[in-house]
This record gives sequence, C-alpha cells and structure tokens, in this order.
Amino acid sequence: MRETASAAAKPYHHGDLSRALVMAARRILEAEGPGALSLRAVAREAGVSPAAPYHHFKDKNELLEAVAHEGWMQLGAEVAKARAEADSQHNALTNIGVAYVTFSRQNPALYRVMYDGMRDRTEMPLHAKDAESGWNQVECAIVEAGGDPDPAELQLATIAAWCAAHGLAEMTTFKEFDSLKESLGGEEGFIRAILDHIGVFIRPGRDKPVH
Amino acid sequence: MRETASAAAKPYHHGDLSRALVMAARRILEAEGPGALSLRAVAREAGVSPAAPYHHFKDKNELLEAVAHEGWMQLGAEVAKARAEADSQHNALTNIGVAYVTFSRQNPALYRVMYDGMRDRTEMPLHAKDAESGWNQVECAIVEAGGDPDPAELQLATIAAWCAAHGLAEMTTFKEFDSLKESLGGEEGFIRAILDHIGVFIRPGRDKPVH
DNA sequence: CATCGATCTGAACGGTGTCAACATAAATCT
DNA sequence: AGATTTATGTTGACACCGTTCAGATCGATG
Repeated sequence: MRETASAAAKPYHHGDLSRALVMAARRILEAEGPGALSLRAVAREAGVSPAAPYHHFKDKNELLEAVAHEGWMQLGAEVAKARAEADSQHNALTNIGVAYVTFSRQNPALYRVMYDGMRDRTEMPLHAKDAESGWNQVECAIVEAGGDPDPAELQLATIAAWCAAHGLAEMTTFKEFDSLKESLGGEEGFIRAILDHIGVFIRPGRDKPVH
Repeated sequence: MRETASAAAKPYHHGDLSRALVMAARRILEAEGPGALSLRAVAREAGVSPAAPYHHFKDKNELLEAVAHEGWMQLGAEVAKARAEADSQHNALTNIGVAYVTFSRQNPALYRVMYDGMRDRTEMPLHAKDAESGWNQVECAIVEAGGDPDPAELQLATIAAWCAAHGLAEMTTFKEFDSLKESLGGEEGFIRAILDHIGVFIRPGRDKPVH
C-alpha cells in the first residue's frame, strides 16, 4: 500500500536509493547535527535496512563524501553568485570571503562533514578543481583584481585567501566575539572587518576599513 | 602507608590514573592516529578496565579535553619560545605563525583533538585566556610590533592572525602544494611565504617577501 | 517464460560509550 | 589499634555502531 501518492512509494526496490540516502543524511545533519549522523540512522531515515546502503556506497565514508560533494557544489554556486554581484572587481574577493564564511555559518554541520573528510586525506577533494569550484573562482578573482599573475605567486595568494576564510569560518562560532560583532553591525560586518585585516583581501583601490 | 614518595612505586591500585590515562591517550594518538582513540583502547593501554576512567573523567569527552589541554599548553610554550627568539619585534609575529603551523604539522593528531573539542562548543577553551596562552601572546606581539592598541582593533587583528594560522595549519597537509613548497625551500619557506601574504603578519619595517 | 543480476532484508560479529552492582585499598575517625 | 567511610578499580550488562554474509525479492534480459 502506498503511503504517499506524490512521493514514489517504497516498493521492495527503492527507485534511486543513493540519492535518497544523501538527502536523508543531509536531513539528519541539519536536524540533529554531525554527532547523530550514523549509517544506520541514515538508513532508518530513508526507510531502509542498515545493510542497504552498502549496495550504493562501499563505506560510510563514501556516503559522507557524496554529502560533502553536494556541499562543495553548493558552496561553489554561492561563491559564484557573490562574485557576480560585486559592484567592482576590487571587492569581489572580499565578497567571496563573506559568502564563504556565511555558507559555513548557515550550514555548519555540512561544512564540518566537508572538512572532516579532508583531514584524513593528503589531497584536496576533486571538487576544488572544477571551473565552478570556489578555489578556481578565488584564483580568477585575484587575477581580475590586479593580483600578480605569476603562477606560483597566484597560488600563494589563493592559498592565503582560502586559509583565512576557512580559519574565520571555524572561529566565528565563538561567543567571545559576540560583543565585537554587535559593535560592527552584526555578523557580516564582523566578517568584513576581519577580512579587511588580511592582506590578500586588500587590493589597490579598495577602501581601507573604517574605524 | 607509602614506601618512598620519590620512588616510582604505585601508591595504590594504579597510581595517578588520570595522568596515566592522558599519557596513554597521547601514546595511542601518536602511534595510531585519532581514529584509534577510543576510551576502551586508552583504558587497555593504561592496563585498566574499560570502566575505570569514569572515576576520573565523566565522559570520553572530558578525557579528550584533558589531552587537548596539554596540547594547548605545549603550543603556548613553543609559541613563547619562537617569540623570544625573534631577532626583532617586527617579525616576532611571523615567527609565532611559523611556530604555530609547525606545531600542527609535528603533532597532527593532537592538533586535531584540540580543535575537534572546540567545534561542538560555543566558547573557546579556557587555555586561550592564560597569560602564557598562544592567543595572549599574539595580542602582545601585535602591540609590540606597533599594531593599533585600540582594544577592538587589537582583537580584530588577533582574530585575523589566528584564523590565518589555523587555516594554514589545515591546508598545509595537501600534496597539491608539494612542488610549490619545494620551490620555496621546504615547508618553512612555504609557511613564511603564505604568512607574508596575510596582512596582519606584515608590520611596518618588515621586509617584503623575496621572490 | 525462465534466468540472471541488481537490490534489499535479517541475523550476526566485534567494537564502542556508558552505567549499575560489587569489591577492595586508602584515608579518616574514634 | 580497629571500624568506617571514601576513593578507586572490576565485572557484566545495555544499546548502538560499522560491516559482512546468506538468502529473499524484484527488474530486466534472453
């Protein structure tokens, strides 16, 4: 008997389980946080037995990678949007930084999964190499803002920018900075103020921070 | 009745178990990585039953916090050393940054535990407030290097520096940067080059990066 | 229609964090 | 000293976890 008409009811063979599992994982992630994200819980949430996922992912890790992949895609999209909306090329970089940190603040659990999967690896995820990836866009933004186009120098600048953004993403969560945030006009003002202290984000022609 | 206080005799059952547990944890951490660090494994390594730790730590988490605490202390000490050894106040900050990242590279598992414990919290660990703490020393180094002594501005600069160092600590592990590292004279050259791109680490009077 | 391969289930194994009940050694109190 | 309280450690159990494997079920292919 079908439970719901719109959603394809669950026959013995679920239509597209791997997709459903990833969605279930994201649902759990958002509702209960990373600590509650067990393979069994995901299977439960997807209405399937604990062993079912193993026909689509060889590992719990592989499922998490799929989840992380979605996260990187989403991040890339939001970075692209922020970059496109910049009123000048000069502060496109800062806009990207703000978008990055904002993403991590709005999807903290997802952001955690994205980086947790990286810490055991020695290589960055593939998603960092796509043209639409955040990494690539930072590179382009740096060049467009008049950065040194020398490959090595560009790579250094990109790494520096990325490090700063990621570091900020992990520190913004602390309450110790609440009053400072408030005095800077909220979270975004805080983020901008920090980025304004970081060399890579300061380009010729960009206004100095006001204080 | 105790035999000799100075002797390594075990006063009662196991001696100072809480200390022994932390040491056992660090041993496991270094030998097998963070993935192998279970409460039971720690108890096993310390030669004690799985439930024994609960008389000293209310949680696995509380044990890990104790381990992390040691890590923060060690980091603070090495930062202090690097700061003291700087040949001028101007690059003391950069020296601190290098010491920070180097620590994270030499104790990757410990570094992971230190930050993992923070990500569920909304407050920074207490160890960041001690006078000897890395955080405090960054603040001092910024002031001594001629940074803006205005409290809010100082806090911003400190956050920026810390974010950059932490971000770098988490990115340096990737092989993608190996060739770049090599062309910069090894890991430390790489770290310095990145830090040179981060504004907070560049102070008036400091040499521009060479390239 | 019969068969095959992909997909899902059920039960199981060893591992984990945690707890309650019990045991023992140390410290404290008469 | 001896008795008692407190701190510490052990045993055994519970629920949950990741993972595997033999078998059930189904969609597609011959």
